[in-house]
Amino acid sequence: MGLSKTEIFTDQENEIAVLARAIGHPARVAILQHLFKIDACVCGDLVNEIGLAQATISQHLKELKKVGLIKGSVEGTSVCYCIDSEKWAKMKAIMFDFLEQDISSKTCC
Amino acid sequence: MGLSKTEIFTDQENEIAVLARAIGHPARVAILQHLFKIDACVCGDLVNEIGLAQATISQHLKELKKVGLIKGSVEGTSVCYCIDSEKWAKMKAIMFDFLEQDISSKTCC
DNA sequence: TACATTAATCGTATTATTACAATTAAGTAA
DNA sequence: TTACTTAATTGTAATAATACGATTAATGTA
Repeated sequence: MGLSKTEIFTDQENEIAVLARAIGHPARVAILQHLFKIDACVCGDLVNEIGLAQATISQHLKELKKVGLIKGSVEGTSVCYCIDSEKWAKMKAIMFDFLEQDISSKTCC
Repeated sequence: MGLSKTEIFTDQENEIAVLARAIGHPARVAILQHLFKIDACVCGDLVNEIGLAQATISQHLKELKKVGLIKGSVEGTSVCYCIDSEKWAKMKAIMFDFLEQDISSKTCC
């Protein structure tokens, strides 16, 4: 009915999906890339960097904050954002674990 | 307007987002996990394995096929699915490249 | 041929997502 | 205080995604 049935899946399956979903939009990937490129906090220039409206960027930042991938701290009139390295490491481990799987037998398709 | 503005992002950003989106649903993660567990083709028992309607599973399989992560081959009355190991390796490389980034300076937030 | 099996597709309802203009809230500067 | 700056929030519109019943298409079997 348009609503994901999260209850029928394992915690691991849901966790992978939630994290993947978070980076499942080019704007959010671009935000994260920019935060890595700058290698420090970014104070508000994301709207200029990425060609989307301020409200839209704010919405994407909210999504990234929701899963904990970024942190924001008020710095005067502006807000500074940066990657939450601990959460990022956690996601990396989860995704690596999932992605490093491979098929040993080539007896199919 | 509800439509992602893919044209304002780089190919890399879009590619990461598309792949992440594909595994951004627990049902699709579960399907892939099952294909890895079986380590061979799966002929139709996905509907029994995962508690979703046949039409819904078929829809998710279509999504996975669209990005090339799985292949399907007709086998009598049923259809056999398996991971496309080449595409999987390609995704792995792309995602690893993105995820292995880290912040060197801790001078923020 | 007629019947059964399997999976894709169609139709539809519901919820989620994306985007932006306008407004609000909070801090800064005059 | 008033004006300015910045970012979150609100409201709204449009598109996408999720789920399932019903149907269709294709194949195998009696």
